[in-house]
Amino acid sequence: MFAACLVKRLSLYRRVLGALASPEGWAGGLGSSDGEYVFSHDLASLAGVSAAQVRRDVMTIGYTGSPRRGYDVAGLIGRIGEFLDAPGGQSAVLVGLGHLGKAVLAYVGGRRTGLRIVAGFDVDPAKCGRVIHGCRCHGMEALAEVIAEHGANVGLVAVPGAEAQNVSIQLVRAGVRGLLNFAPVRLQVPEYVFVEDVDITVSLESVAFFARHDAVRRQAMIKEAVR
Amino acid sequence: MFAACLVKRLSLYRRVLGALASPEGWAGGLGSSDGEYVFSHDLASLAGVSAAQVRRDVMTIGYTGSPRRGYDVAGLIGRIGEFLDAPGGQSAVLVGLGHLGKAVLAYVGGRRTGLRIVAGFDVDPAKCGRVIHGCRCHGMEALAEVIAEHGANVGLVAVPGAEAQNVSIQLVRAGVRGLLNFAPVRLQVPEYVFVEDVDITVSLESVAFFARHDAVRRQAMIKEAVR
DNA sequence: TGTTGTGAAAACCTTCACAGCG
DNA sequence: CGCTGTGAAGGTTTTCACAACA
Repeated sequence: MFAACLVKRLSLYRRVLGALASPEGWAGGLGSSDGEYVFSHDLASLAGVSAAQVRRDVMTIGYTGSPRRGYDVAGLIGRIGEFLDAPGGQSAVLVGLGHLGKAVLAYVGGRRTGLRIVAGFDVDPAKCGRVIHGCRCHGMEALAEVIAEHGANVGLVAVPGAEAQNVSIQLVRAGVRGLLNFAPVRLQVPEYVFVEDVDITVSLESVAFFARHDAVRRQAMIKEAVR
Repeated sequence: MFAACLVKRLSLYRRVLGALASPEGWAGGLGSSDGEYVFSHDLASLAGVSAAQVRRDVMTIGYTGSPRRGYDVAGLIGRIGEFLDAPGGQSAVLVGLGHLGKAVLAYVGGRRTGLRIVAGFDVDPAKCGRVIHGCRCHGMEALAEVIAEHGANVGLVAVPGAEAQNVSIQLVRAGVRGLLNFAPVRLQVPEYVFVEDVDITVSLESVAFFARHDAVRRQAMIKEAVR
């Protein structure tokens, strides 16, 4: 089994490499990359990991660079795509078109990675029939039909916590096998369904903790330097 | 140093325990908890981790249960609070009041954990002076002043990727020591600043990958069962 | 009996360090 | 020379398994 964090790093590498490759996104600020080739330590610093980690990850997906020039940017993007993406593309649906749902559509809408959000759903009839950020919106009653029609196997849950469990059951019943859950609840689903939680409250409390903790560590370091 | 994932699990445990303790949030569905006491395996299943993990975490923060009854819910909530929360409370500010920013305010607004989002900021003058979800909104020019006034040391970055780096520098300069970053960019900040990335694109691609991958694994398991 | 608390083991992930190469 | 590829080492996190206990 491939670890979840490897997959996430690869996804991140690809985005960073894409910015390197496209001229407009890249003002030539960092390291020795010219947009054609990149060294492990440059990619590492852009992705916020160590160079050894990058080399190990590249090795894991079976790509090879050259000691002289580093990695071929386009080639590595391609290899990551082969590893990450479904050969024939993949479809996702989004349930919940509140602020969060719209924000997600705006984020993901512009991307080109073989993964598309093909439909949105909401209990609010006022949102049905509209097209938001290029995504057609339906009432909840159309869920199973639309999912089957598109063969979507990924679902994004952006509804209030009280409804999340119920929504996730409907999604799984309709054929979804991966859930990205924004609700502050752990979903109880069959073990063949993969769930990733984006838990803002938890993340925020964690940041708050380490904002203080790192301050403590800084003072400890200062003390140690004085001694 | 305490690991980031321990902190996140504790934050999650606290939320789950809070739901257990409050009668309205708890219909008595799971396990043997009566709302007063909880066993490690019940808490584990609600939090989606193993019972051994729960016991280890509880041990790490120096709390003790009883073999007969399990953990005292209120007591454990209290102990987690001592561990996670700043003694005098902690203040955070949010930059970027688009859909995502508003969604975050709605999520976090209702919570009571010694951590408050005390102010919001946006470049759009139309949003200045308003109060959204109980949070006063200002123009970017007031950033340093408002942060100093509240002694905020946590910042949430919910602006487009192109502005995130610039915003994070302003926040750090104003005294922020922890950043929760929603922009699809790795922030370059001094090492005494803690950064947590909530990277929706990366999370989504990861879910898509494992939605397929688990399907493969399921078939492999079926094959093995047949053999 | 069924639970907690915990040393020990296992599993996992990251880094080190250096051979090999252009 | 400085880079990649990688075996080996190191570190961290999770689980096992069982003593102690009510």
